[in-house]
Parts: sequence; structure tokens; C-alpha cells
Amino acid sequence: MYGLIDCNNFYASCERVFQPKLEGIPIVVLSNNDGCVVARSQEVKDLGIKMGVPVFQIKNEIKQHNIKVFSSNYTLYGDISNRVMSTISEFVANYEVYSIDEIFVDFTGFEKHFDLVEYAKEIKNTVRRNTKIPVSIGIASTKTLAKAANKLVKKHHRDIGVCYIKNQIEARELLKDFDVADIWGIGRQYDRLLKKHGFNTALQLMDASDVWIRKNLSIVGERLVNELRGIPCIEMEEVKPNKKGICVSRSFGKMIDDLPTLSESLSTHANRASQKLREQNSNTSLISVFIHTNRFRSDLPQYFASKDIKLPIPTNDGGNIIKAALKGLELIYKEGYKYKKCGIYLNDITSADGIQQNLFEEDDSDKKNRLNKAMDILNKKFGKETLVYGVQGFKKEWKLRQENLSLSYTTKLSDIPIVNLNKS
DNA sequence: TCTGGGGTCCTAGGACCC
DNA sequence: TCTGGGGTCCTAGGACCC
Repeated sequence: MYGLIDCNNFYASCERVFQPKLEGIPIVVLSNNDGCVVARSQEVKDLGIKMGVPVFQIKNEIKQHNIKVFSSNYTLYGDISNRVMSTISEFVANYEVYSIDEIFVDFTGFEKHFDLVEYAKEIKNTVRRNTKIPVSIGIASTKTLAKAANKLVKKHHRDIGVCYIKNQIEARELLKDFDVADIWGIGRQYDRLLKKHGFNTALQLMDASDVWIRKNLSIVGERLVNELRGIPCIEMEEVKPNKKGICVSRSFGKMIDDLPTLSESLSTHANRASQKLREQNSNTSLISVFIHTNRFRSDLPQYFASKDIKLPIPTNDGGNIIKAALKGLELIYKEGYKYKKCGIYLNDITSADGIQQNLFEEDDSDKKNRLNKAMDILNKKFGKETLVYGVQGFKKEWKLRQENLSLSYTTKLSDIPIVNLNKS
């Protein structure tokens, strides 16, 4: 038995933790650069505002319904997420943190000793008490069914917050009205394909022909259908495997046309990417950089470019990676365009232990390792970007727009909430 | 004026080997 | 008129997830 525990309207709920007066008030949280809506409170969902809409398209609704708007505050959400996950980890031995607001838990064997619904309710109440975050819990014999159960909570069992699919008889009953589009692993394209061939509900998909599924949805679809049938095909991943690719990119707060400013921004992303690499004790030997203009501005000339740089020796040194990135940037930069975004991908990722040296280049990796270690320690202790490379610049003209950022209540001493006892 | 930022896995097809 | 049979590796692109 698997459980999927998911935080309701997570980012919006986080914003409410330290501002309880926002309870019941419609809230949206925006993507980086205050671009799109990435999280909505229930009140906003009820208004019919869709996930992902550009915020300028809902200006009127925001005004009309007095919707409170927040820039995304990942420092806060990350910290609250850790609290939620650690509370849940007290209840189960095996679990997989699946995303910032979701966790799979392994309930195998629990059903023999506990009433699973009651046990789940206790988890839910404890999380709420410890963190103030509301969660929903779906339980079933496979991860895909647990995901579906979790969706069903939001439709039919919001009061209890738990949905338990005990066996396949119940699964068939509950999934007979379940839209294929809502199945974990069915996206827009597969939804269209399935509907075209008459598969509208999860139940119909459960009874589909294996050959047809294999042919049209590949092995991924075959696994998915078996999971719906109660045959587990997707295992728990309790330890996070190292990333095989690392990407850091951002849109600019305003459009940029000159190489020096682009270089500052790209250096910053490159440095951040090198930190991520070091966090998992890996090296890269293939760096790609890209820049592009604003694809929505059809009135402006468009330019999209990327460049791969192969490194002779795998590295995780910030200086090396920045140097390679800037070399790539110079090769693709063209004057006369208004750039909107740049970024860096690190690929060909290998372990940082046991590097194959190059016969013809001097080995200064020991010195660089010590430098990087020192930088990482300082930035961890005194806050990120305390110590940076000079090429990253100081003016940060390209930085994100974040006009409605809440405080870092839990991670920054100066932002800690103050309780005024006298007043109350 | 204004449109996010990360990831994973799978397949097909081409280049190459003997 | 007729042109083998078996592999591997890599990449680009497309699907998906949050």
C-alpha cells in the first residue's frame, strides 16, 4: 500500500502561515519575474482562474475580487516543505519526497495493524498542528492509484481529507468517472490521443488492449495501465539519485541588449550551477549556454541560440565553468537584439571522485577545490551570494522582478515575526 | 508594459563497428 | 535483375512531471 500526501494549494498556504488574516481571502502566487500564476488558493480556483495564466490577463479579476498577489518566495516554501516532510517522516519508515509539496509513503503492512484511514487522518492533523499546512492523502496499492485517490479527495472527500482505495473492485468503481486527463502520466498530447480513440475514463483505459497501449503510449503507458490495474510498476525512490543534468536560467526583469550585462547574468547562473554540481559531488564535462529574445514580442526581431562547450577535464569549479560559459556566450552573442533570457545546462555529469586528468594540462584542481569549499562554506553561513566572482557584477540590472515578495519568516533573523503582547 | 524554471524517461534514426 | 546481418552508441525530439 502506498500513500500520496500532497499539500493543498501549497504556496498559497505557505503565505498564510504567518499571515492568518489571509485565511478565506483569495491569494495567487506568481512565477519568477512576477509573470504567471503558479499557485492559487481555493477561493481563486473557485473563481475559475486557471493555473499558468499570465498575470496581466487577470488584472481585472484581481481588482474586482481583491485578490492578494505574491511573488514567489522559494526560501519560505522550501523551509515549510522541510517541516512538513519531517513531520510525516515520524509516521512511516519508508518514504519518497516527490516534489516540494508531495511525498509518497510506504504503508505496506500497516493495514494489518491500523485502520489506514484513521492513521492517515492522524498524519494530516499532526501536519496541520505542527506546520499549519493542510494536506490531502490518497492511499492505494500502486503509486498511480494513490495519486488518483489523492485527486478524489479533492473532489469528494474534502471534509475527511483522505481517500483509501482498498482493492481493485473499489478502484474500478471509483475510476469509472475519472477523466483520463487526470491520471498521473497522461499529459495534453496523450489525453487528446486517448479521447480520439474513445478512452475517456480511467476505467476504460484499465481495460484497454496491451498491444494498442504499447504501440501508442510506449512502455511508459504500459506501466501506467498496469499500475491502474493494481500491479505496481513504479517503485519508491527513497534516496534521491544524483541529477543527470543541471540547468540554471532566468528571464530578465527588463530586456538586455549588451554583452557585458548578459555576461554578468550568465556568470551568476554558471556559478549557481557549479554549486549545485558540488552539492552532489559531481563534475561536468559538457556545458551548454543559451540566450534568446522575447518570443511573445512578434514586433521585435527574434533570435534563439545555444552553444555547447566540451571541457577537456571534468570539473565542478565555479571559475572554470564561468569561463567556459562566457566563451560560449561570446560565440553566439549578436548585436541588435533585445534579449529576454539566458541560461546554462551542465551535462555529461560524472562523480567528482577519481577524475581522469589530462596529460597536457597542469593539474590545479586541489587548489580550486579548496577555494570552492571555502566559498560554499561562507555562502552557507552568511547567506548565498555573500562571496561571488567579480564577473557576476554588482548592479544586477537584469535581476528578477519581485514586487510582492513576502518576508523570509523562518530563515532570516530580521524577518522573524514579532508578537506584540501589550497590544493583545 | 506584462507570458516561469526546473527535471525525467523513451524512441527513432543516423553513424559507426565487424 | 540482383546488393547481408548483426550489433552499439549517440543525439534530437517528444512525451511527461512538479
